[in-house]
Amino acid sequence: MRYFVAVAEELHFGRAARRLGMAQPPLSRAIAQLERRLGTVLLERDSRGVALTDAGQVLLHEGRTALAAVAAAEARTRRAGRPPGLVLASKAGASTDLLAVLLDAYAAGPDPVPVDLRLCRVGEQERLLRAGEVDAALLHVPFNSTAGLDSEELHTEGQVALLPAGHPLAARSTVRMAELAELPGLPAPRFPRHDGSFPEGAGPEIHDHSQLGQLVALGRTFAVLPDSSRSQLRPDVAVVPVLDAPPVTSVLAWAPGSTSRALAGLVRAAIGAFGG
Amino acid sequence: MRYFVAVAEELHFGRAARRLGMAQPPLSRAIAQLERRLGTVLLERDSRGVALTDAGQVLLHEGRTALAAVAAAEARTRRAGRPPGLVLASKAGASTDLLAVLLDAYAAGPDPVPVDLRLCRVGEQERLLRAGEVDAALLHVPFNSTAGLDSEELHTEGQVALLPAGHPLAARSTVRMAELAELPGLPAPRFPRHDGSFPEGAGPEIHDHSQLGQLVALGRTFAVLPDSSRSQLRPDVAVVPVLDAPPVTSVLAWAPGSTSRALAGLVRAAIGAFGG
DNA sequence: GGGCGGCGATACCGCAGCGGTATCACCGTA
DNA sequence: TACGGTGATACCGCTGCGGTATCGCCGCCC
Repeated sequence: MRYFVAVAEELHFGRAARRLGMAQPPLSRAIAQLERRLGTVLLERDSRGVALTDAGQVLLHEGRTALAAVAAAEARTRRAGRPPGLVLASKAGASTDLLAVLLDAYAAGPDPVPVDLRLCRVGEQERLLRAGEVDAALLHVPFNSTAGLDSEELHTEGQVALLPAGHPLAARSTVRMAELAELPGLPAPRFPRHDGSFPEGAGPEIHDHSQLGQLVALGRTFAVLPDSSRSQLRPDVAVVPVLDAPPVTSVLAWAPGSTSRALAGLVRAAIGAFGG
Repeated sequence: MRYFVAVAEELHFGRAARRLGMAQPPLSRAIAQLERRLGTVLLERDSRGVALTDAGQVLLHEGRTALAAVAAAEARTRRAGRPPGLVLASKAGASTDLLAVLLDAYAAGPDPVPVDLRLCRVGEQERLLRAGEVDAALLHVPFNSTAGLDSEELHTEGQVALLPAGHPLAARSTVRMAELAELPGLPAPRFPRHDGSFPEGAGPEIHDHSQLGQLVALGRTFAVLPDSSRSQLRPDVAVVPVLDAPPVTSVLAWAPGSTSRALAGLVRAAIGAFGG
């Protein structure tokens, strides 16, 4: 299964084998065996590389999910072994107020356990949660997806544009997405995809919040962020509400079906504090 | 992993080994090896059997999830290989009208594919969906859980009590749950749990809807069911609204993160038909 | 109290199956 | 036509899994 995902990602037996630390022939055999077992052709072998069939597409997706589930099972079990305590992931430099309210509400509840806070780079919280490295995470829909997770909505807000102080649009009282789309000399920032890679484009690659603020201040890019991010803004960045940006919902998310008493307490605190 | 789940369920190495079709010693070794790999004790071995540690509890749950994910990956891939078409699971004898509306809406949409209907015994739809045997299922919250699934709410309704025609409560205009709780000589029916087993109790084990109706008519049990089930009632069964029963929501559920175009069409049809 | 039965752990063995090297068959290109 | 690069095949060696036999431990019951 790991083998198939590697081949499907590389679309090349040789490279996939190298990535897996093995030789190419046993990999070919393993894939052929998998295809026999499933009774389906997964890969179209052209003499110049490999392409995925429809069934291969499905197995790539489902296989990633399954591998993640196995890895998560191991990680969660390891953590269940050692000292009690919750690990909560949150994006560094965002939702600070929200987090404070949540943690206070939990600490005030019945028998709280220590909460270890894990501040993440952009988009990393979701990965950590799905990998079972943390018990819960603060996610931001629609930037993150809650598909396959349990979640509780905490707060919804509009978005604002962050612009360099001297920019022509910076003096406006509101802007629209279309006006921001193709600003001359001010390319849109590029955020990491779920797999950690970045889309192609002219703008800078963004890893965390403070870096983004700095790049805006330097006139290298702009940003569209939730309203609450204005609370920790540098003075040399202008803020303009964006009328037609999709609203952003902050949610507390956790692995579905958890039986942890401590996690249940955190969720209850969240529901209580944000009037679920 | 399969090994551990078997042992954790049986709480007995010998029985677990028999269930797995292998001998006991290699099973013991495999579990010990798993514990070494995870660096955690999973089982307390008493000389008279086995008990789960906290970490073992977690791994039992997570392991089931992971095994289900692997099995689902295989099943979905197998189905992706062969002829296009959706498989939709629904509880036999329930939500007939809902189903008709949904299927009509889908068939009227853009490029529909054939929909294969799989009518299930009580509680089986959820299992089939999670196992990847079907593309989507009609579930009934709170009887089913949508944890770890994507879903779209279709319809919410109250519940009614089904009582034998001559029963003292049958003439009432409404009843309350507490009044139904301990009726002398009329035990509550027992529905299967997620794993297919039944709770202990005096009432009959229920496998499907028509069986339940028959048992009520015969004065052997009563039932609390969604309002819509009155549409296919036998005349010898009395219906009384239950004031404080939790409302039941019918939802269309599917595996999260699916990329199937056909499934997306079905979901869109559902949203359109039920004003999502 | 001693023998017995049932539990999981350990010792040892045999072989299936996985991964390695060498090589082939195919195809596009120079 | 020769060459480089692809995945498939042939064959081999060894690791590791599962099997049988046995042990050590504990509770039970005559």
